[in-house]
Amino acid sequence: MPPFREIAATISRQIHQDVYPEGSMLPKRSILADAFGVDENTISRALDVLQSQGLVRGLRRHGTIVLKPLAHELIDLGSIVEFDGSSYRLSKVFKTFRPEPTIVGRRRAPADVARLLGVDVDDLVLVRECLMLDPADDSRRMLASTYLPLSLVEEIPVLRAGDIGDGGTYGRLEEHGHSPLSWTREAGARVATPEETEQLAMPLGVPVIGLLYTATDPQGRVCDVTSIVMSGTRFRIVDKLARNERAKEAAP
Amino acid sequence: MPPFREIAATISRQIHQDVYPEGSMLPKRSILADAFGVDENTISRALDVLQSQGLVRGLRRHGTIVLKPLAHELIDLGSIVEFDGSSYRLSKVFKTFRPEPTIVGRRRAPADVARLLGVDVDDLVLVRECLMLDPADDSRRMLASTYLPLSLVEEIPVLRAGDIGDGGTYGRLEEHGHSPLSWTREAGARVATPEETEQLAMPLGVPVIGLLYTATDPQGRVCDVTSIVMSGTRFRIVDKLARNERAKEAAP
DNA sequence: GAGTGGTCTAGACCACTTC
DNA sequence: AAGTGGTCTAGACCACTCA
Repeated sequence: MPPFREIAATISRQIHQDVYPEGSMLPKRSILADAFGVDENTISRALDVLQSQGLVRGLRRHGTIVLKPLAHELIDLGSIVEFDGSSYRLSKVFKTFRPEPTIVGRRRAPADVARLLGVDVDDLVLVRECLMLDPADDSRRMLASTYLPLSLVEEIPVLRAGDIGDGGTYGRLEEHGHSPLSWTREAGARVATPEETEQLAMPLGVPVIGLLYTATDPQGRVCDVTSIVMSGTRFRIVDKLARNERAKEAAP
Repeated sequence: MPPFREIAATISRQIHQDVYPEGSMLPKRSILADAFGVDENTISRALDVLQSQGLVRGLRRHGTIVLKPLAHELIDLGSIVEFDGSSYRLSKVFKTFRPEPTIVGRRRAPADVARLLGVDVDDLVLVRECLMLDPADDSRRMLASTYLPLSLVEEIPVLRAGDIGDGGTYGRLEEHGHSPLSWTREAGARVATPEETEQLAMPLGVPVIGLLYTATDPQGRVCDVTSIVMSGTRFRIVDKLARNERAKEAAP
C-alpha cells in the first residue's frame, strides 16, 4: 500500500480509537508531515482520502476537524407508492421534507436516466429539480429530479407547469390515459457529481445513494424517471424482512 | 472548480460522447498534459477521479483504458428470508453464487457492526468471511461477512465450526432457543476499504453498496450481523413497488 | 530494456477565514 | 495581515508489463 493510503488508514484508526475524538482538530499539515516523515503533499493526499470517506473536513484557516462518525439517519422507504386522493408519493418519508423547486427546463438527462426513459443521451428532456429540506432547520437533505420525455410533455402540456410538484405528475399522467402506472426502483452507490456536491453542501467526492424510480404505463411506455440523491455518509436505507412460508412453518 | 476536476469532467463528457469509446485507450499522461496545458501531475489527479468513478482504469505500460460504462447488473434482493428446510437464505439471489470461505476467526468488528451487535468496538467477535463467486467464471462478485458475539459462540459452540455456512447459522440459532429470529436490513453507500478493494479486485476508492443484515431473537437480543459488500459500479438493487389501497382505488 | 501509470518531494501561490 | 487548507508545477524514481 502506498504511503498516503497507509497514513490515511493510520489516522482513520486513530480517530476510531479516540486519539482524535469527534469534534477535535487534527494537527496541521506540516506537523503531520514531520510526524510521518513525509512531505506535506503526501499528507494532503491522505487527508483527501479521509474527506471523501466523510471522516474529516478541512476548514481553511482553522484546520481539519474530525466529523461525527456513524451519524447515519435511517430511512424506511417502504415499497408502497402512496396516493393521498389527488397525488402520488413514492415513499411516505418524502412527506416529511419541505420541497424547494430549483430548476424547471429542458436539458440532457444523465446517461442512466436516458437509458431508462428510452431516449438518446443527446436528446433533451423536461427536468424538474427540487431540494428536499429539513423542515426543522432548512438544511439540505436530498436532491430530487424528475425527468419526462418531451414527446409526453407535448401530449400533456400541463406537465410543463412549474408548480405541478412531484406527486402531481403521476396524477396528471393517469388522468391522460397512462393508467394505471407501475413503478420500479433502482438503488445504487456512486460518487457525487460536482453539481450534487454543491447543491447538497457535501464535501467533494463523497459516496451517495442514488435512487431511480421509473413509472411505466400499461403499454410498457416509460413515462417518468425520478432520481433521488442523498449522501451516503448521512443516510442509510432500512427495511424489515419477512419470512417465506416454509420459514414460518419452521418457527415454533 | 479546480483544473483537475474540470479536466476530469471534460474527459468524462468525451467518453460519454464516444470521443473515447469503450475499450479504447486515452492518450498517455504527457500528451494530455500538453493538450490541456497543465502539468502531468494534474492529469494524474484528474484520472484518479475517473478511476474512482469506475470510468477508466490505468494499466501500466499499456495506458489508460476506457471501461464499459453503465454495465450495472440489477439485483432483486427481495424482502423475504427464505428457508429451504434446514437453512435460511437472506435473499434468493445469494443462491446463484458459489461461496468460497476465506476467513474464520476472532477479530474486531467494524464500528457499525459493533454498534448493531451491541458490543464495544474493541471487543472481539467471531467473523466468518466468504467471497461470493460467479459460478460461470469464478469472478469475485460480492463479499459476505458474518459477525457473531463471542458470548453466543460460547453458548452454542457449534457456531464456531468453519463449515457451518451462512444460512446454517440461523438454523442453529433457532435450534438453540433463539426462535423465531427476525431480520432487518440496512443499505448504504460508502467507499471501499483497502481490504475490500483487494478481495473484490476493484480499483481503489470505488463506491460500494453495503448491506447489513441484523438477526434479532424474540428477547430483542441481536444474534448475528451479516455484511454484504458489492461494487457500486457493477451492481444496483432493484425493487418493484406496489400501490397502497387508496392508489388501487384510484386506478380504473 | 523500454514505456507506461503511480507516487513522492520540494517549492510555490491562491482562497478563505479569522484576527 | 496572518495562518490554514487546496492546488499547481517541476523533476524524479519506482513497479509493472511487454517486446
